[in-house]
Amino acid sequence: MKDHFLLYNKLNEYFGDLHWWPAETNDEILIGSILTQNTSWKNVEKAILELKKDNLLSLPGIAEADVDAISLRIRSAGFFRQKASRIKSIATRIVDQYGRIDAMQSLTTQDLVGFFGGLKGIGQETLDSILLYVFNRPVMIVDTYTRRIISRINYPEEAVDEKIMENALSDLRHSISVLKNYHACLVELGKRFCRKSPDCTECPLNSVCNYAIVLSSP
DNA sequence: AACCAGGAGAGAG
DNA sequence: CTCTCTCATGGT
Repeated sequence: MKDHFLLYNKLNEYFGDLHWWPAETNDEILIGSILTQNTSWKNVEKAILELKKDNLLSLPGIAEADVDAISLRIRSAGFFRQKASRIKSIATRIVDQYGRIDAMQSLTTQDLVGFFGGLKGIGQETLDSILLYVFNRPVMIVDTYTRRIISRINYPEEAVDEKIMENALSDLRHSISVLKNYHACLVELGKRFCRKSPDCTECPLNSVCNYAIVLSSP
């Protein structure tokens, strides 16, 4: 099966490399992964700029900061009280146990899952984002767009999270860079073409998407 | 003024 | 254990 490989090629041909998750440090990616939950990225960017002003874009900085100081800076990202306390407790544990996040790069993926998976504020998708974008582990991130798109393509039997992950990993040969951009492309495609009143004629997947086929037939 | 955003967690079955 | 229901806010 090479379904995801073919799908990725179509997307990559259309979008190119989206250079997702632009960040200067891994601390920033980790913090961003919490901020972006249920929030558009442009509002996350504002929050990140605010954090930068107070030197709060580092885990040690966050760990020492007051929760209110953090929440004050991340208001634009919504759910700021909840996110501020979660970011702080996560940062505190990392700093206390490892000093800095890059000291965790030598851990096995399984150990990383054990550590981050147990923290409040880190569910399946955020965990996978951290594994892929911070620790460069081969992971297929399955989000709402991914489910929606895959289920509309010609292999609906695959539209179960675990199968999508498995098949994508094998089709894409566990390539980190491809997995990163594949997820980015799926989100972009989802935002542009799989919402209300979609214009499927412009969609790069219109030839393989059942939804587009149904819409275009009289 | 609904509706969405690059979900998580608790509760039900 | 999986499926469902609820929650938490700013921006458009």
